[in-house]
Amino acid sequence: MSNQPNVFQQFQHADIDELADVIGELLQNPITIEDADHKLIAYSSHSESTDQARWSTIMGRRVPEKVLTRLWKDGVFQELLTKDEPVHIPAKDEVGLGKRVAIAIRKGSEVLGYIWAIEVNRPITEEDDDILRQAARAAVSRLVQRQGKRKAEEQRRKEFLWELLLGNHSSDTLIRQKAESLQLQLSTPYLICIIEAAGTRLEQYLYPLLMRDKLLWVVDGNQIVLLIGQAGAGKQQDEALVRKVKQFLADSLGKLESHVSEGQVTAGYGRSYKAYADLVKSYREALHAVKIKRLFPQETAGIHGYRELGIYRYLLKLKQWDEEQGYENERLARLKQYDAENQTAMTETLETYLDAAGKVNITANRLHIHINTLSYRLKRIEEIMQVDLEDMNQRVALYLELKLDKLNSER
Amino acid sequence: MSNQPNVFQQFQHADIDELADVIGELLQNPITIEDADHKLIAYSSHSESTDQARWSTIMGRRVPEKVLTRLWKDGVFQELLTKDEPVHIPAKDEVGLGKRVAIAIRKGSEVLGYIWAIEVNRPITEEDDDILRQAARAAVSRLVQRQGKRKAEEQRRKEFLWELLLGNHSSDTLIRQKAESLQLQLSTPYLICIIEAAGTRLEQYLYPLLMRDKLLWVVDGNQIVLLIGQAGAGKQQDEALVRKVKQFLADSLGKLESHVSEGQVTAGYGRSYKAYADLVKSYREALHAVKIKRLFPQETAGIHGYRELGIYRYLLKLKQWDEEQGYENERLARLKQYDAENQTAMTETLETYLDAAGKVNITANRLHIHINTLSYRLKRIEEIMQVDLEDMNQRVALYLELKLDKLNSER
DNA sequence: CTTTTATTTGTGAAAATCCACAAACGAACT
DNA sequence: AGTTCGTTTGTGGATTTTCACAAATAAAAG
Repeated sequence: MSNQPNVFQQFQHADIDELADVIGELLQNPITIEDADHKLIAYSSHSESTDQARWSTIMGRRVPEKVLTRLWKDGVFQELLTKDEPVHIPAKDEVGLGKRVAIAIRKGSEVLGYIWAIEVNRPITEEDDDILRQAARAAVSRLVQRQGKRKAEEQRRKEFLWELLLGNHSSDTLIRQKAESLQLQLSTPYLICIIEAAGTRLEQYLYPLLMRDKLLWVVDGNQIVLLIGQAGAGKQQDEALVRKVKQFLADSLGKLESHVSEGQVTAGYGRSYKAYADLVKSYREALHAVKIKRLFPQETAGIHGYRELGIYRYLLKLKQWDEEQGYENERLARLKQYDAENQTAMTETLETYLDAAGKVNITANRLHIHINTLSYRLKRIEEIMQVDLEDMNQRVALYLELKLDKLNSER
Repeated sequence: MSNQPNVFQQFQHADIDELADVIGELLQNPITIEDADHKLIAYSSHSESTDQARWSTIMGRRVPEKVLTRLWKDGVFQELLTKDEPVHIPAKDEVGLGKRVAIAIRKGSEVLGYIWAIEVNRPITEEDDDILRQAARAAVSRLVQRQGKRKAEEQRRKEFLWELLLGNHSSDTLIRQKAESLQLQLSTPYLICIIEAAGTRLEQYLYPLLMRDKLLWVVDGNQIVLLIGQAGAGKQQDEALVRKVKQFLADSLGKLESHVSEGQVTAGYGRSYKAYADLVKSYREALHAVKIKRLFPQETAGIHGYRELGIYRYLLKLKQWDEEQGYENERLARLKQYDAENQTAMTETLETYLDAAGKVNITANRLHIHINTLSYRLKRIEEIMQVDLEDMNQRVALYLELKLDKLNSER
């Protein structure tokens, strides 16, 4: 990194537009400066030469959507957000993007915006990189103030999300108005997704993803709560939304994998809804899913959606109901007592058998026992518990009872 | 039946003891008169000749237990309770019972007591039968007054049972005292059993059985509610009790079968408890069992105990929980819609398959389809519903959902 | 009318299941 | 030590399941 006196020292009191011009002069190329949300802040006054992307950006006061998605897809932003260096980007003619160099403007670890230099008049060399580094540092102070406003707005958005999550709102139209005033365009249907990890500041790892999808999110303890929406037509909306969430989770968990020890991250999401007022439900469902996934990590591996929880959706309620009426299961107690008295593993055998949906060889393989041993044990289990494993009602009841028992004893 | 002037006309104002003596004189044999509960009311003063059973009855002021059970077992009481005729009973030496004749004393259809004539001095002929018939009629007025007292006591017992059922009581000791004051010997553990039949006065058919087992019972609408206890030692008590209840139900339902159209009778019983205060629970459980059995007659055929309900124990609660949080099952809805649109029977196929615990040939047989048709349908079902039938969690969830759906749609 | 599509049924072969019977093993008891 | 009992593993054969592929059928679509 360069230790030479900053070229921009003399322009200490120049405003951000002047800064853009100065950089432009130094690099002899057009410059654009954007904030973290890709809104245009300043641009150099090179009128002569530019490309389609820059032109659209200046006209729309914001980087066009398709350019952004392309850059996200190509990993440019990921690089910008993680590296402190200028990033050289080849031309992407399909989106009207000429060859250029970009650098993130950052204060500490936080990204405030970006400086873009289009290589149209002359190529940008390694010395120019150093100029860009200095320019990025020089731009910080100018962006901080603006950042203040952004922070406040961000804050208000997060407060709005909390309102939605907790259901402290009156009518759907009021919510819609407030969303508009915050310049939020929530697309139906939407749902709440929660990612949880103990002892990590999740948002720092997920930040690029959150920015990419422009999600509304809040942090609550060790959870990060996200609102995910999906615009679309017809009846495939829900499916599209679920696909989007699954994709997001795959990306997120993939990203977190390297940072957090495995099994420490839990994620779940609620059902999708079309009315704002129903986000409370989606939030509760997401919380439920996460809770269950914490209690049954193996059993619910690969499941994240509330809808897909299957019996686990009911389990806590069933436990509560059993406790309320003081129901104790003496069938299962008998089997466990038998295990304790004879150092056998009937309970484990039964659970494995049921988990394998009654397939004997799968069960035998999982338990590393001979198939006849399994058959013997199952016969014994039927005797001890006085049940008929061929009867689906009893089989299902046993399955539920075993999972309920896990809930009671292990945790 | 005899129309000749009643022999007992002249003894119209004689008391019941004198009546016994008069009958004894006429038949030249010892006579005992008992009430419906087999308590001794009067006996003729033939001191000379008698048998062991009569001697014990007079000494204990009640017919000995083992004699009663023997007579119940041999169907003597069943005959006495249903017929208006004298019943000739052969000697049963094992219980010290000599040959004798008995007749029920009845007012309308209600049995007030019995007259017993022991055949010890001379055999009892058909003319004697007529005397007994007249004697039974003559005894009615004497027993009516006593019957009034009995009724009142019965009433108080029934009130007591209602108290137990509804839980309007303070302490266990208070209940115990009250039970003793009512001369009830409730043996632990006990449970509540309910038999229900639409449009029938159940108690009239079950009366003999209720008397046999000396049960405490009340009628509530079209239900008869029974308290069944079982004295015994050690840990086999519960099992003995359950066996007793099952026996009782088998007898009862067998008896009712001929009178009530099949499927109209529903019976269920709660768990067994040791504390009086818990009878409330047992009652609620019995009610629950009956309710479920009414909703799922086929599925719960052969099940009567609350414990054995399996998943059906949870079903109403699950339905409630689903309704509370407005959960609708679109997986199942999709399948049902498919059936509606294509006139197929996927839902039925799925349910049969799950009921058969995943056995394909049982399923195919029940549905009268080729096994490959079944396999094809199952594959389609997996596609339509987007489920993996090999996954036990999903399988069980589907099973529950199907049963829940039955609850919602059919009833 | 032909063509397509969804569904049912048939055939055959490999794999899995079920069942009865027997041998081997270790722990507990006499 | 021998015996008993509960448990595990092995063998063999009848039955069931699974899967792929093909033919027949009927209804819907072109």
